[in-house]
Amino acid sequence: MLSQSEENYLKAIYSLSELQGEAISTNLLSEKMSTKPSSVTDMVKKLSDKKLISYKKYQGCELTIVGKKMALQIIRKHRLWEVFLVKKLNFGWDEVHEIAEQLEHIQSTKLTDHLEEYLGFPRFDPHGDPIPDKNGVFEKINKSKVLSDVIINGKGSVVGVEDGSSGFFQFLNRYEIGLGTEIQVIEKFDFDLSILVLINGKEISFSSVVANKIFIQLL
Amino acid sequence: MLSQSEENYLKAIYSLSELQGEAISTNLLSEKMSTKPSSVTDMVKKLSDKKLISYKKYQGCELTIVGKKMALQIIRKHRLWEVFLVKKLNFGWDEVHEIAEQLEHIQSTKLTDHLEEYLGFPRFDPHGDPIPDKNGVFEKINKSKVLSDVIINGKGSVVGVEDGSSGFFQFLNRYEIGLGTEIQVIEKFDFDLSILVLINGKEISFSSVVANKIFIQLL
DNA sequence: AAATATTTTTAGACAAGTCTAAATAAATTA
DNA sequence: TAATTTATTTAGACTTGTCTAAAAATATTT
Ligand SMILES: [Mn+2]
Ligand SMILES: [Mn+2]
Ligand SMILES: [Mn+2]
Ligand SMILES: [Mn+2]
Repeated sequence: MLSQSEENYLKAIYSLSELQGEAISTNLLSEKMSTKPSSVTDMVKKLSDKKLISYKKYQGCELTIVGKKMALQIIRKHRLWEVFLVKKLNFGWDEVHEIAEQLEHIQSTKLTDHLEEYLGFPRFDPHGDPIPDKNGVFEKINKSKVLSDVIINGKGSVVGVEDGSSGFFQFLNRYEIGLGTEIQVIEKFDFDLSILVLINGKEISFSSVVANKIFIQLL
Repeated sequence: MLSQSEENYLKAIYSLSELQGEAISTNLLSEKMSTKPSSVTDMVKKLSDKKLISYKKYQGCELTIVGKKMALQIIRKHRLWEVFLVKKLNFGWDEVHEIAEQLEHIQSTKLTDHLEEYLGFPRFDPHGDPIPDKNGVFEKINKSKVLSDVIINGKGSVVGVEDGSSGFFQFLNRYEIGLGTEIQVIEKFDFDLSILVLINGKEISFSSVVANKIFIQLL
């Protein structure tokens, strides 16, 4: 059985691998985990001993098949709990991540499976991220197109957001933006990369920071 | 914020105090926690530094007002989660204790309160134990009378069971005994303290071990 | 009350997970 | 290529929670 810390490292390596493809460097992982590189080296040795990652000194690390499976099970739990909190306990989508960080470490396959059934086998979490099934299989959704990429007069709906700070979620709530919200691009400004959009009949201007964190599926 | 270990000690001290009244001895606590007495001494010093228990060398320990409040909040979470698992996720009452041991350490008052509301403010857990409210207030139920205490021809219903091993729960399930089950005492045997009872029209003989773990409210 | 037995504490150790400071390897720049 | 910078690892330390073995305090028995 893995410790919470080991599980968190696996999750971090997984999510960095999704972005960065290749082997994950010690420094990158240390930044993600908010620990010092020396701590990462220690942990990476341990996970390597357990055959959950492959690791050669100075060459970074990569999940093994087994390690990736474990990472996906933790992510599965995280996202199922997020759905539970939003759908059943009436939490806002901006409030659930921290609590799910704790709940994801509860050890009981039966609990996870019962929870999934109770929730009606949801395929996405409240932020639009896909939920792996008990075998680790999940739908890859289109997180390729971001609001900034939509051309002028283009129209789409929100299919996800970058899993980010609570400040960002509060921002989204303020403008009543959630999964499924329809957005039309009115104008784009090159000088600061800001963007003018139409949401629920209202014109709103977004900074490029925001426009890069909202994933869009064209209509 | 307390560690899981600190929380478990507080809970153990609380439950021993309920039985034993006075100050809890190091050895008793070590047995309850399945640790060595020397480990208890260390922990007890730490909890004392945090003003959660009062402790004088060689004199045992006792919860302070604050410590008792914390213990009750952990117990509250434990029992609410047990209700959730049985009522919402269709677990058997014999399967939930171990999982609740993990869930009781999730830190979020809002989560606990939302869960309580979602469950309809239950007053008892699946084993008949009362659930403290957010202020730590709960109904003291009648766990004084045990099946062994019922006189011949006396009739009562099960209001609780000693929170025990999974083997005991399987035993209860086998005989279809749960909260509310009606039991009539037919005969008692002094030589081995066993007891013959009538449950759902069937005569069953129980050992004294069992008869001492089933709490009865007379009808 | 003295001797003995039991309980409790202390001393020193270990594993997990982290840190700082120093050493070493790799990458970049000149 | 040599010098310099950056990334990574090693060495040694600290905290938490546990352990064993030994010492000290308390309780029980003769
Ligand atoms: Mn999340
Ligand atoms: Mn986590
Ligand atoms: Mn329980
Ligand atoms: Mn616990």
